[in-house]
Amino acid sequence: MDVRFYPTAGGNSIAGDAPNLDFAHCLGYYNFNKFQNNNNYMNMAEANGALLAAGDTFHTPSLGDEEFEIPPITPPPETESGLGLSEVDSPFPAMPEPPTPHRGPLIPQFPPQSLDLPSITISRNMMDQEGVSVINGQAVNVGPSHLRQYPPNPSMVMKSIISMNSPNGMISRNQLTTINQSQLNAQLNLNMAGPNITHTSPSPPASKSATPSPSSSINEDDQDDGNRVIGEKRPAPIDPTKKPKTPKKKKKKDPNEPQKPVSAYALFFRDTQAAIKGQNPNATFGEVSKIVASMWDGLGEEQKQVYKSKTEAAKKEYLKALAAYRASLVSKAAAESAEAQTIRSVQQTLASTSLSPGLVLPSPLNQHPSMASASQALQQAIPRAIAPKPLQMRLGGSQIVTSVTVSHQNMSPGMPPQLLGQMGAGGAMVAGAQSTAVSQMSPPMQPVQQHAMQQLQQQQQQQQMQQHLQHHQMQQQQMHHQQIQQQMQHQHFQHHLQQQLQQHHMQQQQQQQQQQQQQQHQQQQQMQLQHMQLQHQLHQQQIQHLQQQQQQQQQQQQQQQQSQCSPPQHSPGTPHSVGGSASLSSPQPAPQQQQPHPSQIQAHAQVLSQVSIF
DNA sequence: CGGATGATTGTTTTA
DNA sequence: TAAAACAATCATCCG
Repeated sequence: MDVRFYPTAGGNSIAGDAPNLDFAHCLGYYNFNKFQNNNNYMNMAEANGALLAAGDTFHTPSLGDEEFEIPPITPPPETESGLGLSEVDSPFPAMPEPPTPHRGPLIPQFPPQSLDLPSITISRNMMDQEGVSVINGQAVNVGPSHLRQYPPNPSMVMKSIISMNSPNGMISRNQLTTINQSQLNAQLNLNMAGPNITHTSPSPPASKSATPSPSSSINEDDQDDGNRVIGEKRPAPIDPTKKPKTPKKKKKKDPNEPQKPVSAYALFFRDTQAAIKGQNPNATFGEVSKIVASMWDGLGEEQKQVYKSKTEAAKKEYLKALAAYRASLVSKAAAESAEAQTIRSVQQTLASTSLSPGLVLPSPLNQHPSMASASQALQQAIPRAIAPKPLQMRLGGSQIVTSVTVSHQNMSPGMPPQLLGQMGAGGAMVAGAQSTAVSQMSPPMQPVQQHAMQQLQQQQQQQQMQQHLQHHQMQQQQMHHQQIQQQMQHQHFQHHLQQQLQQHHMQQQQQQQQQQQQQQHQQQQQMQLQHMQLQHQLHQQQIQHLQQQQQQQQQQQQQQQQSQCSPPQHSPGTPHSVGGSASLSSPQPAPQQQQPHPSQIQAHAQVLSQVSIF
């Protein structure tokens, strides 16, 4: 069961994170700190601007309420006018003004003005600046024979990889780590297949191949590389500029051995990486490492001191635990060896007295067949347990006392109490010499007495073992208690961090809602404008229509006048005018034209009603 | 002072 | 399936 004090980045992932990772900017930031002489990507002003604009803050469990700011991986988007995140939202008190170190004054200067995570995009311009975006591999400025022959600046390789495999510069992290490297390998392999193979057997690390064949030829290595191209992600770490990595010799550790205290930087890394991964879920370990390193560089001495003091405290605890552990180891080994030698001496004594060992040694330890070898192994382990020098010097006191006590206790079984009392405090004898002393000092005893002595010895040994066991258990309990305390501290921090993230989420949601509201408002305004325009058009149409009607009316009036001027064909007063009224209906359309047609009126009314709706 | 080692986490490979 | 390797970086230790 893997119980982690520090959750993985998945638990801290932020929904609003940009899926892309601006590796170029990330490295640009890093290079600004690390490769100032070799920085082609970001000048000082850009770096400062980027860093000043998009800082972020988080807390660390190790520092309690200490506040740090995550350097941005990307500069803020240029058009972020609408996202007016207020610095009011930062729930944390202002960081104590950190002393700005000469090397990294950037990070502490970040105003915690925004928790908004910068969107991450790959700037193609920055990649093109490298001049390595040639795809066909010929001009690629990567090691010609092996993937791991990186140029001194690793970012160049990554950028070249990005450029080679992504013409538009937008590529996902997964592609970067799998497909593109495969393609790169393939391309490099193609190059290697050429006539000028300068590849000279990069001798894979010994740890890789359990049976390194010295006769392995270049072809085999090439085949090996060819096989790697297919699926293996991890090529052999060969870098011509560096020494080949010495094969790591993993030494088996005793699980009971106290763990070394982590360094201040490791603590900082542990605290920081989660936040960085939260901001950039796709960031690789290398990228995170670079960011953490740059942040560590920019960390104020006071905050570093906090970590260092923590490390110091952990170191003290470690030294204590280690002292106890070694003491227990030494006492255990001494007890075992003393027991074995006592048994041997007793056997010798028995042999001298011609007695059967089985008669006088009913000890189960003695009956165990592996007793002799175990004791030998323990004897061999003693120097190792005592060996380490500086630590031994520091904790010498307690350890010596312990071993002396053990020797004293081991000495007691072989001799009567009065004899033991005569020895007194001068009994700082090594256990090896003790048994001989026992055999020499002990007078020939009767078998019954010897049996009683053996039983006494066993009882004392058992007591001793129980004491050691209790001591060990107490140590473990103490360590467990400390672990629980640390766990609680970290849980507190995690809770704090989660709250922070939730606040961040809420802020983002509020921003989105505000944006939506703004958009809706704008849409409404636009629609109102359109409707006003429509109304205007309708008015104009109505005016035009009325004008036309007036014109027609005028024309009709003119026609009527003309017709009145002409001799009347019918007398208007004739009673037949009723029948003639039908024929005289010509003026009748005029009043109809003076007023709009009912259908037209209805259409206008509909349009106006629609307009009024808005 | 410089090299070796170990620590950090997550993914991949190997036994 | 567990363990090891690996990535970049720094601190620590030791010769």
